[in-house]
Amino acid sequence: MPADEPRAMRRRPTQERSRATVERILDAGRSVLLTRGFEGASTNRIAAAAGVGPGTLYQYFPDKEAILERVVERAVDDLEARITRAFLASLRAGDDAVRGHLEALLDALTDEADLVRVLSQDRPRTVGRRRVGFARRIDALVAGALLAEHPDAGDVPVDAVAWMLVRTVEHVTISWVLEAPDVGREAILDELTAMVGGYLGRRLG
Amino acid sequence: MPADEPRAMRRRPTQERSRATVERILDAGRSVLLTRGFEGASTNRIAAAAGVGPGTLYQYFPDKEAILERVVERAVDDLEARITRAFLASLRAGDDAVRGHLEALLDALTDEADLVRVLSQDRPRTVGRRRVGFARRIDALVAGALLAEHPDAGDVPVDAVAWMLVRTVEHVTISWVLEAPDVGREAILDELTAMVGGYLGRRLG
DNA sequence: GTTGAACCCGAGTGATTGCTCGTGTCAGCG
DNA sequence: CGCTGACACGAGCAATCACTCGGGTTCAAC
Repeated sequence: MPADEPRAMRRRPTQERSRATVERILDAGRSVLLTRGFEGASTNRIAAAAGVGPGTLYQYFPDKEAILERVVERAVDDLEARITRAFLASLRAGDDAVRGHLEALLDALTDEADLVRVLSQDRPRTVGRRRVGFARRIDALVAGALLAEHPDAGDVPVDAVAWMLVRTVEHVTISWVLEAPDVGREAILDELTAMVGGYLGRRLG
Repeated sequence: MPADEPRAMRRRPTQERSRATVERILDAGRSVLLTRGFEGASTNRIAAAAGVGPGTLYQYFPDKEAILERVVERAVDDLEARITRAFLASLRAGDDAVRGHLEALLDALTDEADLVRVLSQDRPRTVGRRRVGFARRIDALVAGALLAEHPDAGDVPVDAVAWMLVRTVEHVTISWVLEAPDVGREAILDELTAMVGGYLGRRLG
């Protein structure tokens, strides 16, 4: 077993009942997190929401931090899976690639706005130290895709390009969802497509 | 007096001594915030760091939230002033405008990395509801600058362009400072300049 | 010098926190 | 049936929290 799991469980749930209990705790954790934020996500509150005594939490988790870490890890995985699915769908649709991807991302984030808000504005230092943003492991993927489509990249620093593109797209879309600025969906899609697409075309085209 | 100040003071400090006390409280608040984050910024801790009894805090502030709001407001103002100064200096230098501005921003953020980290990763829901990012009031400025330099903007939605540019530059530079990724300073400056400069040139040139 | 307001202290309050542990239930097995 | 171990409960502990308040100190005004 690698010593780098999100956090070791105190007891591994073996029976059906206890596995269901852990599930209820994690679901309750997510629900409390979404409605009250990290500040309001106390152990007693999570236990109550799960219909469970406070002590039960500590049958399976070493401390509060481990619970929230697991909850966040799950939520991020869900979100990433959803985004990946949207990406694939936009690929199949065969639209203009850049704009299609951006639309898919924007819509996925819009649907999960509450989760995005909590994860990106509220997270305290103690949770999720290992990953800074949602998109950490995306960097390598994007770099690979860029290299595959443009093998003649020459002296362009593909890693830097990929890193910057991921941050740009991530934050512009998230900010748009959270701030709900006075800028229409079509307008922001147009501009982002123009900026990113144009840059890619000229830099790697 | 507009009813929208950060938070009304309980008593307005009139004597020299009390003004110094408020100053010590705010300085201590900033220091505690930087070293222990929002989670560790308790009233007792701030009072102790200021060399002041807990009760003294409540002579001048209605509650903890008001103290932290004021501390954050000050810190953000300082940071914005510093960035503005760097911008002006890069203007005087007469370099390539876009790249010079980006260098100035990147260096200012690098110098204040601890503050940037706390403000952008830690802030709880209760503090600073009014402003989502550092750069809120920058949007209008940038939009104005774009319009001034390109009066023939035609049907380009200048507001959307300015909004997106501010978010892009803000987050790419902040992420670079906080993540310290495997991407050199020159590389990220090159790419960001290419993306933003090229986009501006084609869209408004 | 006296007065009274401005100022500051810090022990203490009640609430809430993360977490423990003694008590007990219940399913499965011999 | 009776035993055993996995499982769950929830009152309660120590710590910490934001905040109060009674009383003392300092200082400007007269």
